[in-house]
Amino acid sequence: MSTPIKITSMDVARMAGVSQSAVSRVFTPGASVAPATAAKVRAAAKALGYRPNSLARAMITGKSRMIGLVVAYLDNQFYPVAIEKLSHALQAEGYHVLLFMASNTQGEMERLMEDLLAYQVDGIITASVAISNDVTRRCADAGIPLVMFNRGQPGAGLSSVTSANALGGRKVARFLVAGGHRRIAHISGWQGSSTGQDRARGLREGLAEAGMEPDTVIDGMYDRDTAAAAARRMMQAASPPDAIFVGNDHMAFAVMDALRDMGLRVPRDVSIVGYDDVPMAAWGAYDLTTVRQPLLRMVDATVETLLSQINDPARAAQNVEIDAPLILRGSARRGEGDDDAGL
Amino acid sequence: MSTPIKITSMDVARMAGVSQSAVSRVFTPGASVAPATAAKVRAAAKALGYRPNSLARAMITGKSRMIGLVVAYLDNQFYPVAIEKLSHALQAEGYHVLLFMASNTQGEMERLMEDLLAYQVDGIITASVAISNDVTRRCADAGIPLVMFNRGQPGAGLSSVTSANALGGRKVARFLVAGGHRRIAHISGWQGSSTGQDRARGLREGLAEAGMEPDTVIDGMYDRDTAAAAARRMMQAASPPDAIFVGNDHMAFAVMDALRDMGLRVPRDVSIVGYDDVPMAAWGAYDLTTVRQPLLRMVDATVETLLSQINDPARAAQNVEIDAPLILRGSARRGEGDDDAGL
DNA sequence: CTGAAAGCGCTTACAG
DNA sequence: CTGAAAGCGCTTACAG
Repeated sequence: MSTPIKITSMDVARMAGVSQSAVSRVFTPGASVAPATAAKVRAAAKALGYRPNSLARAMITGKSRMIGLVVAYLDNQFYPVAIEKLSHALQAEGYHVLLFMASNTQGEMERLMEDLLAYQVDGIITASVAISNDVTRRCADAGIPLVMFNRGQPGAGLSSVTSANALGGRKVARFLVAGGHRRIAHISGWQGSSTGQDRARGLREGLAEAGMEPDTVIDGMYDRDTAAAAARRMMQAASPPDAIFVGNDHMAFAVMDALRDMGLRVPRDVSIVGYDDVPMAAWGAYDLTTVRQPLLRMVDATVETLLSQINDPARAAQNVEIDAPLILRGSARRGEGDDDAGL
Repeated sequence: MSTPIKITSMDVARMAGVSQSAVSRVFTPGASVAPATAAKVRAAAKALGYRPNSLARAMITGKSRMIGLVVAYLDNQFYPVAIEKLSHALQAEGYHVLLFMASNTQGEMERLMEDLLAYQVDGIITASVAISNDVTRRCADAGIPLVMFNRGQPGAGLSSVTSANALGGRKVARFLVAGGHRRIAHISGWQGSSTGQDRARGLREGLAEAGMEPDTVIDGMYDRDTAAAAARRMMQAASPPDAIFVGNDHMAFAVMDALRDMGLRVPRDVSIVGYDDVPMAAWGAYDLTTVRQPLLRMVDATVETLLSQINDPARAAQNVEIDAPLILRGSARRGEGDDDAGL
């Protein structure tokens, strides 16, 4: 094979018969160059296969145009799809994604954050990751904006983008009550997360409007096995629920699998409602009634919030909440007027 | 908020009362520093919150310790899980992942590759992405190793890691024949991909051993809708198949949804076999008999191949194939001796 | 519009 | 073991 040779702006300058600064200007949008010079430079660059070294550019400008994206588990289909959309949106803005998978080990997040900062990312997006105050202070000290996606951290002064989780929970409560359900149980999202808490609180509030309260509540920990076990326990009780609101679709699928396994039928024996509306929720095997998190709008809000903080460091943290409509499918019995989505 | 100040090795040197080079040596594994000096430097670094700038280091060493990871669609659960494992493996080796989502638009891949090279990645992994010869030449010229994950490109002189796809197809053929199936159809993976071709070829070869040939073959394009339509067409034919081998799990789920929708039962009316063994294949709703791609071994082989080429540029391209066992579940009728997996 | 020069924050021979 | 100096490949005032 041929020896790999690094082509630099000096090489291009020599070939084009101009100074190295002239070459740099041709590749800097907005810099002033004579058309003739630009033409010579571009020709030489093309012949040599030259492209400016982004790392060198980053050093000198202080902008790496890289965004750190920290995610935990990708089994829940919501996150891969979110990553896909976030990447596309960032690429469209000329940014690049430095991806970090966080196991939730103690101290792991701290180490990741050090790496992130060492690579001089311009901003950070975390998805479904808990963050210690230590870490946030480190980011603040370094002047690097951070946006939490699908998670809030009340009082931490951090930006976040979520759906209107409490309202979503209330919508589910009203829908189930209208459908004639009397014993409404909840397999919640992890109660250590704002998302899980808010949805559970919303359900309670919605039931309270009808003078009801939840039948049983078990923390599903966003985990398939935990959720399935909870469902089994609920359905084996003396008076089992006639509806279960599950804290996200990922767990709802596990619940439906477990019910099927027990010989129970959905929604005849029990209604199931999820949260997220991942693509799989629409698949025939589940046909899940669920609250849709408007992914594209959440992604856009996340990117917009982050970029505005990058461009204006004085910008205060924002907490964006996006309305989440209820999507009616076959997994939950409906009341008489419920033909439409978006309660 | 406090003004974000960039701490450099100069700041640490000043505080520790040593030269800037001494600071650098403390953070360079293997460099010679007196223990006392190291202690002073580390103390100052800690007090100041200093970490070496990875970009500056990359400039001077010529190694960015970043790997470009190019992926297309994340709807197929195989890829998110692969990304997760690949990231973890690379992080464990001290590398970082620069993630690129490729839409399969014309010219898109070329643009991504330019970006990738501009960021001075040390190597590239592509997953389920087609690559033009143009692009590969560009990488070769730049001396940047590339490994294709779950895809081969015969004759291109590129490294690749796949499962033994043709053998996998043969295993499916033998299993279905042994199960007494007489009309075996195939909804193939995209025939523009080596993976799709090899699995289809394996099925043909395996059937030929029994003097049979495939009933019908339709290209499912790795697409849910296309696969579902193919299944409907097959089952509405005058003499429908008694088994369908589907080119990957992602399509197999769509096929099973479509069959359920037609009122057909699996495996009573027709046996279904997939390929990949994504986590969802084991879920109750599908319980899919499938060929398992050993993800961890594929990931390890990918990382090992890439790193060995990074460390020794003279290293020739490798094409690694990893044996893929058949996993027996409930979606396909078995023959009498088929109690065990791994035909 | 253009070139010479300084400098981003490091690593790494080179002397001592 | 340690410091002064060169240099990685760029961008960007500064003169002209």
